[in-house]
Amino acid sequence: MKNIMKRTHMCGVLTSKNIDESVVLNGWVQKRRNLGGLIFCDLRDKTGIVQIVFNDTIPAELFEKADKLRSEYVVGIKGVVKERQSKNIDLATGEIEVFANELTIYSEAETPPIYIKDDDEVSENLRLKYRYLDLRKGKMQKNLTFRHKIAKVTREFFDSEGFTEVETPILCKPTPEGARDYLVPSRVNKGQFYALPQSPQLFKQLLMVSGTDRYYQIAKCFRDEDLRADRQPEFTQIDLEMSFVEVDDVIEVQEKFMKKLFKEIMNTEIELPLPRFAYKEAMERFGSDKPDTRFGFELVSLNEAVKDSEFMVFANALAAGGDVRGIKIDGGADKFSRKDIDKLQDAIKHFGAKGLAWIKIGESETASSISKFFDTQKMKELTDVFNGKSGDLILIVADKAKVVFDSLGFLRRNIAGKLGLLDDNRYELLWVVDFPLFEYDEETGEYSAMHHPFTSPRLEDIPLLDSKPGEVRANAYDIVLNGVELGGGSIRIHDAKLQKKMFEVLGLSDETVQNKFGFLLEAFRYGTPPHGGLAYGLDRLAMLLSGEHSIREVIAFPKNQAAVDMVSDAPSITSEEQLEELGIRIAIED
RNA sequence: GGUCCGGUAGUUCAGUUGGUUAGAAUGCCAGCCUGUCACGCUGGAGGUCGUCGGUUCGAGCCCGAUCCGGAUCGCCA
Repeated sequence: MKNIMKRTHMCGVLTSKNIDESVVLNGWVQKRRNLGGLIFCDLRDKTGIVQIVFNDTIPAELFEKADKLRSEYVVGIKGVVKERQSKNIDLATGEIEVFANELTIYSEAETPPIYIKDDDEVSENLRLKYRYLDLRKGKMQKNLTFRHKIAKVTREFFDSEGFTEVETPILCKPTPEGARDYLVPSRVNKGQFYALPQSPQLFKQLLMVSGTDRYYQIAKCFRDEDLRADRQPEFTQIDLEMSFVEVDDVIEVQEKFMKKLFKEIMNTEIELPLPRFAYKEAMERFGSDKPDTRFGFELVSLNEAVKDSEFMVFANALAAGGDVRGIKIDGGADKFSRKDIDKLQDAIKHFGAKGLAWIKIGESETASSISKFFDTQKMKELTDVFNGKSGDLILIVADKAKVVFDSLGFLRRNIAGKLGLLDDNRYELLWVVDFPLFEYDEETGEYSAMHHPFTSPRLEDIPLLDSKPGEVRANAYDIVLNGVELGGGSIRIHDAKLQKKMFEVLGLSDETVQNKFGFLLEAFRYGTPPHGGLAYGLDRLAMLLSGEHSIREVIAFPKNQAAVDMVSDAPSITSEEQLEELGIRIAIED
């Protein structure tokens, strides 16, 4: 153990203003370059890198010590800031360097398995296993700070709007619907389990009953589902709830929040109000309930244009109550070969599409996979629906509405990506409103809540609850940024009778309801304010605003695709003693 | 649970039809070098080709199984 040299500056902040000052720096050796009688050492901390010089003006002993430096050694250096003879324009501190006159090696380092360099393309596996090294990268430190700033602005904003941050329990009651719960065994009550919260939903509603009026929380949430680039089993929400509000009231506060956030974090002005799309419109124009409006390629219905077509694929789709829709890729005819289109067709088979019809509009003649079924005149009628011009590519899918929307929605975004139209520096924020209250499950023939069972239907649609539940619209809203769902919420049901009706339509027995939500319904009997709220995915927000493409980049210690923490190797088996104490016996076959 | 891609030196990768001792770059080690900043020059060490089995005179390469990683569909109220 060595005495710590008391730091006077961080590495990355030194500038020509510090010239001739004596400074003490602590940090990691990024790189040592020994030129013989002269040693350069790049010293790094979370603020950046500065060049240290050891030359023949220092004692030989110190010079020899400097020669022993290797990458990632942790050192303290005392020296004098001098103007550089040859400046380095790539380095923030490139105008100056520090001539060392004292060096303490706090700890040596083995050769690291990954390099500490922003542009180092190392496997995700190694990055996660050696996360503490990965996090030394300037970019990762920047991302952590960036996320911290978002949280800070969030707290400032909601505080200024009269919200109170309240912590809600992590050990909760398992939920009957929604994602799978992470279960936690109880030792005191053997054979019983807590669940980790998928969100603080029920507690924030109880807080409204409690008169908290406006609540928010930066809350950890847990869902035991498969992972994606934008999905982790534990993630963070900016969760909030307000009393005595309608949809517009919630939206108004959120737009103010977005404006402040973009101003303070991105130095960008956002135009308010944000555009709003009804769910139906979003689906019909963009094939998605989270449309990316940074580019065109909007969906066009061909139902009218092909209604008399003899082409069986189209005729059958329409006869079955489905849709024929297409998108036009301006100037896409040359950019997509037959092979490319085949690949696109394969890709949409995931969504249940059986085929992909295409039309390439040419100067004189138009090529198409369906030219056999459409003569020149009819083909012209088709392309006219799109306002197609020479050089355009049209892609058409005919199937059930869901398949058509999913396929074209995917193609839109996929092709925009291929054509480089997804500009990370543009921010298209919008609301999607008027979601259906229920989702119909074809397999079970049952309705389930699209959002959650406490979501209020729109008042004028309440009469449809019994007759046409599929047409009931919800007082629910999602906020979408560049095609990613940033957050979502709803006005809740505060009327016990209506809530009971909802559970009926959802096919939840009185027993289940009583067992799972009885406490909430009971609470509602003692005076419940009308209320509603919303929750943002903080990880996604940080990802999008920092220009990253995976939330792993803005989470300090994320899990890999198998939900394993590669650093600590959790989850793992546990001792017999521990299981015994919990009254648990493992019975896994195979 | 399904589909696709990948696993070769510390790292990123190449490796022909199956054929001698498995290569490159970078990193690492040693020597030389006073203005480098991807320092340079010279030399050196470094490999269970994910694992197991099969085919073959012979397997990094072919076949089967399996493990691991990533993308994606299902799933994510």
